[in-house]
Amino acid sequence: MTVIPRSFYGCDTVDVAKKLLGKILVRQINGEMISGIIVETEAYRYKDDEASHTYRGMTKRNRAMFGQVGKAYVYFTYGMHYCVNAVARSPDYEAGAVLLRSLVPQQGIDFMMRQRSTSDISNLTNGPAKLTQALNVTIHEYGEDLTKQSGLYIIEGLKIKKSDIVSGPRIGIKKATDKMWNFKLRTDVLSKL
DNA sequence: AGCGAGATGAGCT
DNA sequence: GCTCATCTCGCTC
Repeated sequence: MTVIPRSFYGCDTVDVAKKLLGKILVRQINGEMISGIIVETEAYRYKDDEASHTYRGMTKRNRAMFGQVGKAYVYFTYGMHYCVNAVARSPDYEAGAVLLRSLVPQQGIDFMMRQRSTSDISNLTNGPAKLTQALNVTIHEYGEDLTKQSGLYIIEGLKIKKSDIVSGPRIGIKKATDKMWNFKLRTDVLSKL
């Protein structure tokens, strides 16, 4: 089990979004491990990306996206949901992050079921706000270092071929829909997990 | 299985 | 005030 190093997050946000597919998000709570394979991501960049939280510059909320790469950017939305991003950008950009949209549960499935109040495994972590609820990730995890084995981190997982990745427009946004910055594993690859 | 609405609050104009 | 990187439930087909 190898934790992904910080250098991994220092490349272009869009590339990191693709490369995060197949990696494993790990949550450690009171010694218990809860984890899942990352199977869907989205890239959000800077002033060239109208849909990004950083499009209009730095605020108290989005400051993590300008900070050190490899850390968590967590935000609260729709009055009740949290979403997690991994801060990632090339040195050419001042801000950027990758939204984690979907996981395939690995460890701690009973914990996830309790968090989500359902025993339906396919409905545990198949959405950005579902996975944070399942892993109990909230604003407390804002700025967590994903490159250190702490409460929330990302480790090596599956080897993914480029041909196994499908890209499309990002979900749930009305701006910059021409950018094909949503990435997920092909469904036939998914079904073998 | 697909659609519409409601939940519910922070951030921005 | 209105928008929002969402989810769930209930109603209809």
